[in-house]
Amino acid sequence: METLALPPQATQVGLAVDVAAFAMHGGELQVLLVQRGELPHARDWALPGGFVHPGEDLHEAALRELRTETSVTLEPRHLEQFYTFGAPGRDPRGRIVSVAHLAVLAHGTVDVTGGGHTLGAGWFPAHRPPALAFDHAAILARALGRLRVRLDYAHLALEFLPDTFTLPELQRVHEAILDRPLDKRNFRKRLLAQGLLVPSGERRSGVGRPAQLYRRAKGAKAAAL
Amino acid sequence: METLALPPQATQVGLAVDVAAFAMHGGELQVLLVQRGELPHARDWALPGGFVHPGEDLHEAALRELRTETSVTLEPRHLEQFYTFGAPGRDPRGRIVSVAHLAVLAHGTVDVTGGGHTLGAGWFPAHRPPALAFDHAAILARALGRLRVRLDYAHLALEFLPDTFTLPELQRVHEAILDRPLDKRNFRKRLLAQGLLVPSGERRSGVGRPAQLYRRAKGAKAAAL
DNA sequence: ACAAAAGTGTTAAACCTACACCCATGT
DNA sequence: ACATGGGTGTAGGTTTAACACTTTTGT
Repeated sequence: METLALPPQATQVGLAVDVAAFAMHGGELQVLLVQRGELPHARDWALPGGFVHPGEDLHEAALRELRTETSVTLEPRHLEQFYTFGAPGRDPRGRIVSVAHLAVLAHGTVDVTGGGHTLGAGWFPAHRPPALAFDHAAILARALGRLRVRLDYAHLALEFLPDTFTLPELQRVHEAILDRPLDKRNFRKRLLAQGLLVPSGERRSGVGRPAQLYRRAKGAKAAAL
Repeated sequence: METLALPPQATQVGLAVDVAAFAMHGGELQVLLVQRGELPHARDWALPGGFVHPGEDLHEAALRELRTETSVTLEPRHLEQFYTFGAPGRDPRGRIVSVAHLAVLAHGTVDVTGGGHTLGAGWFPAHRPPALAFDHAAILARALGRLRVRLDYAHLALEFLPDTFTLPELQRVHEAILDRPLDKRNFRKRLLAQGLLVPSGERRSGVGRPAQLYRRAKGAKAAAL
C-alpha cells in the first residue's frame, strides 16, 4: 500500500495551522499574537501558526507552533480545530491552506515572548485586536464565534480558570467571552443547577467579602462536539 | 508579492475535498456514495470527493466533485465545510488532507450514476451505511452530527423539500435527521410559531385526508453560522 | 363503512428574566 | 464607619413535553 503513488491531478499545496489562543487577563478576554519577523507582512501582528511537518498530525502541529512561536510551554487546556481557510489568494507566497484552531490557555499564562522567527509575542484584547496579517482578522472573528457557542455547551469556561475559582471569577469569563454583562443571581442559579461545581474552602480576595471557592465536580468531563 | 517563494519548511500535501451529500428518499435520510474504480479501495463505496485543482476554492472544488463523480447537476441547496481530516496515515498514497463538506440536495435528486473514474453511484441509508473506504465512516458520522445541530438553528430542513410541502413532510425530515419520532402537535406549534412558513393551496396525498401546503415565507433566509 | 393520514388544545413542569437588599471582610 | 465586592429569593412570562380525539378524504 505504501508504494501507491499520488495521482497526477493531486494538487500539492502548502499546509499550515493557525492558532487563536485565548486567556483571561485583567478581567478581559485576550488573544495571543506574534509579531512576524519575515516577509510577507514582516512586523505585522498575526496569529501564531506555521507549516505542518511531514508525518505530523494537525493537532500536534498546532501544539508545536504554539510552543515554538511563543514561550507558552504548558499544554493548552483545550485545543480544537474549527475551520479551514483555503481561498486561493489568501497568501501571496502561493497556495497555502490553513487549518485554524481554537486554544484555551490556563490562567496564569502571562509571560509570552517571541520564538522561532518572530519578533515578539503578546496578549491583545480579543474583541478589539490590532490590524492583523493575511486573513487573520477573519480567522479570529470565527474563533470568537466558536468560543461563544462552546460556552453553553461544553464547560469550556472552566478551562480559563485555575482548579479552584470563585463564582464571580467564572462569571467574568462568561461575560468576557459574550462581551456583555450577565445577571449575578441568574448566573449562579444556572451554573449551580448544572451540578458540575462543588464548593471547597474559603478565600479572601484583596478587598470586599471573601468568596466561596469551587472546583469542577469529579467525573464531569466536557461534552462531546 | 507574487514572486515570494514558499519557504523550504512548507510541507506540500495533497489537498482533497470530500462531500457528504444528503437527501430524503422514501421517508429516510440518505447519503450519496460512489463506488471507487481505482486503487486504493477499488470497488469500495466512498463519499464523492477528490483533489482540489490549482487556483480553485474549496467550495468550488466540492461542487465540482459532486457534479463529476455523480450525475447530480443541480446546485446543492446547502453546502458547508465542516471539518478537516488530516491524520498522516489516513490515505495510503501519502499525505492527503481532506476538507469535508456537508451538502443537502434538492428533493427529487434521485437518479445518480457514476462519473469520472467511479463505477457507479447510489443512495444509502445515512444512519446505516455500508462499509466505507478510508476514514469515510468517521467523516459521515461527523456530518450527521453537524446536520443535527443545523436543524434547530438555521432552517436547513426546508432545503430537503420542494418549494411547497406539507407539515407532515417537514416533520419526517426532522425525524429522519434526528433518527427519532417527534410529537405532531408540538412540532406544528413550534414550526408555525417561527413564522417562516406561509400556507398556500391544498393538496391531496394518495391516501388519507389531504394536507395543507406551505412554502417558506418570503424574506426568510437561513441564519448565519 | 372503513382505513388512512391530517389536524387540533390543554395542562404541568421547567426555564428565563428582571429586579434590590443584606453580609463579610479590610482599611 | 465606610467602601468593596459576595451572596441571596421571588414573581411573571415563555418554553417544553406529554397526552387523545375528531376531520377529511379515497376505496
